[in-house]
Amino acid sequence: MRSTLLAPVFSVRAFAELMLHLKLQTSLQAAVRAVLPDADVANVLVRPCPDARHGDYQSNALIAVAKQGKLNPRQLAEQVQARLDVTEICDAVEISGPGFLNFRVRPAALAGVLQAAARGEHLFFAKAAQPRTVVIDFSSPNVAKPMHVGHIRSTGIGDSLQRVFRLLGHRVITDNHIGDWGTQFGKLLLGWKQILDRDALAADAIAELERLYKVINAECDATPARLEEAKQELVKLQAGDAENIAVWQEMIRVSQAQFDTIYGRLGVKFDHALGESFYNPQLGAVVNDLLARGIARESEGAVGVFSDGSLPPKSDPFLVNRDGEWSADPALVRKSDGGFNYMTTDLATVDYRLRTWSPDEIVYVVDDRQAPHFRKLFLTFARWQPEAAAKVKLVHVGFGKILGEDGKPFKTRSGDTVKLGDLLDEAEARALKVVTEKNPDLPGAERNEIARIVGLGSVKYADLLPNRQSDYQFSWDKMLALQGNTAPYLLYAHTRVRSILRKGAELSAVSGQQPAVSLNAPDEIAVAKQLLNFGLVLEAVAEEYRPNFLCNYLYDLAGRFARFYESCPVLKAEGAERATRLLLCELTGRVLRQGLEVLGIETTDQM
RNA sequence: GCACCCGUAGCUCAAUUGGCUAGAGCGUCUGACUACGGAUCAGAAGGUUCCAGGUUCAACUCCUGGCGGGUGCACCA
Repeated sequence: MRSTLLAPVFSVRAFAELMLHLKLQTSLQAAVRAVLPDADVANVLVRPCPDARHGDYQSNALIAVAKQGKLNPRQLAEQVQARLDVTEICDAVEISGPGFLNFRVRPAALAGVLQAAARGEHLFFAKAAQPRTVVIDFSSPNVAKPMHVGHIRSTGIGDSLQRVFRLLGHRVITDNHIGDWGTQFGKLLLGWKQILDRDALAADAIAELERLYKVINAECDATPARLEEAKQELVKLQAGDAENIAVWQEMIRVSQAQFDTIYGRLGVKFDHALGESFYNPQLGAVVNDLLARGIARESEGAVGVFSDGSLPPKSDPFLVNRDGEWSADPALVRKSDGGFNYMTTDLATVDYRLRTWSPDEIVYVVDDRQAPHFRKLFLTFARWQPEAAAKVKLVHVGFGKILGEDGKPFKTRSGDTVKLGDLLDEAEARALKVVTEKNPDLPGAERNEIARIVGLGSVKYADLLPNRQSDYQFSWDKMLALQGNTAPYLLYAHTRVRSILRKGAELSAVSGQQPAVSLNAPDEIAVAKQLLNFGLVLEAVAEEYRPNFLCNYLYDLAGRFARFYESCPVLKAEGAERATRLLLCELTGRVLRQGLEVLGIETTDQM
């Protein structure tokens, strides 16, 4: 039942009708060419007005064009305006300020787009004309460790981005680069063999593995002999010892089961989960190739990639300044003991992904602290495989920390990291309390389901809302509030839409056919205009890797809908007015649902 | 020490190629309730966008220099 609503089929004609700003842009570019045949119109763009008082769409490009041709921008604007024919969409085009063109869309033009949407031809966005293949690498939990609050951001942002790219028609490959290899397994193996509690493992495998690690790690810190034992276990694992391999695989298996539980709750899926160990067989060859090509060299027994001097020292990630002297800060690809580093794994991973999927783009959703690592990785890869690197865009989508309400890194009261499972439990419990307060008459099962959607949605939304590069404060009260830019507010707006539509029984007669659409009230028009910008926002999210653009858009839409709801009775209206208002409800509901869905948030008809 | 990120209303946060009068929520103050579910809506007050220069017709946005906070700086990932 959802697919019919969420997967509209597009026709080419609907696409052209849908993007009013593109039609305006085409007309504007033609008018500029008529005035200035030699002008470069590639940057003559029409965008939504940041301030509705000036109009619906604007172009500020004429100012730049005038400057280039040493013309008076105001005069140029007037000449262009005289050649501009957009009567189909706008009543008049205004010139303001130094040479802005402001477009005000006629309600009839809006109505046409709404009608096409009513016929199911689009939902205010269009599939990409040139689909790209995009690999998205996110979440990346570690084996034998619990997923914690730190994984929310990568998982939520990454999942939202992959949903947006898919919705826009791109070919997306998601890959969970699980931490399933590394020195910690020496200690874990030692613990498994000597102090494993089978009952505890059965009850809570991750907790038991975590205990093993902590105990052995403390022992290793205290006694060098113990550390040596752990190292021997690691060496045996790396050498392919059958017993150690079997134990290691068992640790991965039980960890994966825990990951799957969390991902199941979050509704997150991956196309692949090729962990670090997957690349083990290739690491030696990567290093040898880097050595053979003179990109890496030996230093102090290790092998590293050093600066090639192509960048100024200040912006060269392979250099570090110590006491006024620039010295080497190489990317190590082999340790002095012969082991490999995660740089090596990451290089092999890029190589594998390019060979396997030929992506146009690889996106890493990883916290900002690793920015220097990714700069080194991307630069090293470009030196290693210049031809391949030229064809792919490698992007590090970084994000800031989650802070507690005291402004310090988010921890439990006892100072431990917050486990993701516990966090989700608490979100649902808190949401249930609110739902029970507001709606005590609902059956318990329904309240639980609503609480699940609201609780998980609140956590996800609170995480996606802030500009991802900055840190944000985690606040239960704020994310669960019914007022303000929150998931509950948006979900509530959706339930109000659904409530009206349940009562507007003849809606089925409205959608599917050609409803009479007549936009008159300012609050009707305000909703309609916002609906039209859905596609632009989705494209901006994909362009900047920033789901918060979509959050802000949806909040704006919900606000406009609330005003419309307040001032424009739907069910008491008649004729074309009623049909128009029902349609606005229907389309607002669909956009809210689709928008929340690509944020990874489910919707509900009741709260 | 060096590099990167951040600094916007009392608090938490926005601001779509640099665009016209910098926006929300909370908190404070004032209105609208037997409601198409008020879990709402309308309005008021609240700003030298850390500071100082610079570029530009136009700067929260770009550049330079400070100040304040965070993070990272060879064999962890």
